[in-house]
Amino acid sequence: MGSETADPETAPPPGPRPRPGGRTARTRRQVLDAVLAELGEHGYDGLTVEAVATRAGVHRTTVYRRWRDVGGLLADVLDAAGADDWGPPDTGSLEDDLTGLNEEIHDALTARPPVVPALIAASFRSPQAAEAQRRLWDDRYARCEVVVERALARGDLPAGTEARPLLVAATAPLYHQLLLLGAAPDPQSARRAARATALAAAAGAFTGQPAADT
Amino acid sequence: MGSETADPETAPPPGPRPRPGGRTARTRRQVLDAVLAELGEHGYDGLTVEAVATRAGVHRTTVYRRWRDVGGLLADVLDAAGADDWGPPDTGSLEDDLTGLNEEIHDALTARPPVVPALIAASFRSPQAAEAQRRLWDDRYARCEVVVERALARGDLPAGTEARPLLVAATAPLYHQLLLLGAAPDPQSARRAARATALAAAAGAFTGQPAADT
Amino acid sequence: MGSETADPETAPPPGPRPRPGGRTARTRRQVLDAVLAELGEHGYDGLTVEAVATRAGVHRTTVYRRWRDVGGLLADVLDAAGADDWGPPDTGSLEDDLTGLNEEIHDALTARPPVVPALIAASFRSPQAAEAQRRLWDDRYARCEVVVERALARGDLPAGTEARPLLVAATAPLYHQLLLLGAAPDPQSARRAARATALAAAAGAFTGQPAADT
Amino acid sequence: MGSETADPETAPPPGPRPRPGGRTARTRRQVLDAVLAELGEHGYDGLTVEAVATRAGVHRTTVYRRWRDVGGLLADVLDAAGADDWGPPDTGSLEDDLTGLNEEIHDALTARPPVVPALIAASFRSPQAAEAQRRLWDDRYARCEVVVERALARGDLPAGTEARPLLVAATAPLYHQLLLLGAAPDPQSARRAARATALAAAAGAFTGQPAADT
DNA sequence: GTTTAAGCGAGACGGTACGTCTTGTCTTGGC
DNA sequence: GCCAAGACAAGACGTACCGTCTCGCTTAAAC
Repeated sequence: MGSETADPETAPPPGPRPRPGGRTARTRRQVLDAVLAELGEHGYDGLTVEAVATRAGVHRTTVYRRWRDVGGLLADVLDAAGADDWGPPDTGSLEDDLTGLNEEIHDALTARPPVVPALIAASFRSPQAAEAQRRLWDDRYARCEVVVERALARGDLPAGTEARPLLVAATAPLYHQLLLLGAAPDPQSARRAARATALAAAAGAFTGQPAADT
Repeated sequence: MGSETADPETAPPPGPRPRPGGRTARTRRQVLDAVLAELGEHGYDGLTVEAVATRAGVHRTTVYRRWRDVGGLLADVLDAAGADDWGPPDTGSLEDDLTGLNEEIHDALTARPPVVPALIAASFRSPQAAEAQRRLWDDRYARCEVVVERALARGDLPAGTEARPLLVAATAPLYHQLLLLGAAPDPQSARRAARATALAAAAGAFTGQPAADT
Repeated sequence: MGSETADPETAPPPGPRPRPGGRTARTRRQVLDAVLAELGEHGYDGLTVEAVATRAGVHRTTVYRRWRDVGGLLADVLDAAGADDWGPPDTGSLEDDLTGLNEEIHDALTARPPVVPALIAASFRSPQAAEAQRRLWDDRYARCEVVVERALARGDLPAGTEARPLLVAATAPLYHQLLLLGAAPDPQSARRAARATALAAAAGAFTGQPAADT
Repeated sequence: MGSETADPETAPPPGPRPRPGGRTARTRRQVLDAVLAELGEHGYDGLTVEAVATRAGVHRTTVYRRWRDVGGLLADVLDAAGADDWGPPDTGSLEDDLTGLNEEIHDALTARPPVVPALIAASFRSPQAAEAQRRLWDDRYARCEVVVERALARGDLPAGTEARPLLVAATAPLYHQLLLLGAAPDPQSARRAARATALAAAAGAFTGQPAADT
């Protein structure tokens, strides 16, 4: 869901005023790119500041000065990744929208090198990075709510259907399969999860009140 | 789903002939317990062999001798965790069975201290541990298939419904919410995911052939 | 022997044209004072340009611009310390003159905070500073030669007595005890070394020709 | 005065019982030798743990493990240097004994490479090393007191002559000239300081009671 | 009940990475 | 146009783990 590279200049990290143009910004981009490249090559556990700095053509201490530690580095990578103008597909059908969304997720999680899985795994290593990761997902899911709203507007879903649980139900199986269960990529899985969720939603599974146990 | 403590004697680790009774077995249990305790206290990244050994009242080299490295240690913990006689609930209703299952997952993922999440996260640190984790999940899902079979036998599901995708769809949202999205525990989420999946399954969402793209 | 603070304007450092009055001179004084204060507080090894600059209310780069490096800074401090009108006591007696001199040394080496010892130790850190330190001592000893000349004029010393070795013999024990041996301050040591040297000098120990090896 | 290399096995540093023979002892010797070699080549300020370890054929962390920091390393070097059976000359004459002593000092301070000056300078860098340096000097001066005792026994010195101030007075000029004043080596200086001190001592300069101001 | 060999305690070691601290240079923006 | 502010390169420091090795001691299994 969404890309991991984006316009980084829009989200200057900490500091008072980080010298908008010039070396500072260029260095940041180089380092963040190096993080992604290293993650892709060596995985979340082979990520060392030394290697990142070398690849970015920067000295190790520069990384520590700007990002304090690995967690800060990952957090900034994630923040930069979220700073784009991504939006969900708009096909006119809930199932197809969700399928398109799932296909993006599928592609991101199975792309070679596996940058996204490594990034997710790495985020467990620091509270700061985990926080950024959750911020990113929250933003992505928020942008996706329009998919449900459109379906509601079309009358394809019962009134009261809640977007967030629906979206989570639709996308969770992909993450679970590919990230945790280590299953082989399955092109059908994107549509299967989308259709199951669309069916359940049409049947009222995601309306706020469980209406008792019908 | 399932417990993380179990009868360890049933799965002697790699060694040639493990001296069934006595110090060896006792030491193993102490060390594995220490791993869980350390994971609970310090999280997946604060797991050090030194601390495990000290807590187990054993010398560091003993750990390395028996389990070779941290990955081996985690793998053995996971294998021991899977060596029990756990089985899914049997309530007579698919939705209720799935709800019960999800409640177990919910409890495991939100228990204090957070041993299970830490264990899952830690498993990313070594291929060997990741393999063991997947073995554990595969075993658990296999044991759960009976839930679907019973529903099929009762005629509650269309013929051709596949168990595995159904189970994954039912349980994935819990993992996704609690592990990846870091959402607050929500007692309703277990039933919501169960009902949505049951509804979708009843509508034929998990029959093998997608019946083309409608 | 001599003081460590003195009129600084008389010895413009390296710079091209030192702008006699105004900010330049004021800044120099602030920085040199800050060096002494830092030396007193943190000792010869805790002297950092950063701390000196901060204490002087000046930016770090200003220090580097004006003094190039720590060695230059120390050298300037020492040169400033030597730029005074100090002179040895004149009591009418060689032993008393030397005693007075030694008491000054004793006080300088045992004053709190220990600025002088720290300065001497710090001077080992750069050839430039070491050179300045030796320049300072050489100047001080040169000014002290008059003490010996007066004694010669009074006829208290044999003709041919050399001033420099006599002065070194008289003062060395103080430096040795307090700086190298770390002995506790001893008020008697000043006079003891002075008297021993005066006695030896009167006996002809510092005449140029050793009169062969008797 | 005395040598800086000595039998190191006689003074096992800290720890309970350092496995007397074998790798441990060999490693210690290699490292201490490397410290001296590095001091000789690069001076007190060019002494880095990395270089010492490399030269000793040992890993950097081993040095930190055993000696904690540079100060501990220097302290152990100094302790090892003091663990020999050195003794002062015995010529039958106070002046000649002191001259011989001073010649040893002169040689040590002017030897190439300048290991001893570097070691002394380096000792200023850590309280622990400074302490060891003073311990070493104290031991050396204690061993030298016999020189004065013999002169007293011969009747060459007035009763009540105190050994320590005499020895300090005799040796201090050498240290002062060569270490602090940076004077060029002067072969006569050893005898000059010795004779001056012997003359003063014979005249009663080092008897405890100053006998008022004669 | 004694061998006997595995398991274990103890700890030095090589090695990797971390994050910190200084030094001295270089760049940039503001006054 | 100077100069403050501060980013940067370079490199040493000391720490924390990891996993390997060697040495003896102890103890459980086998004879």
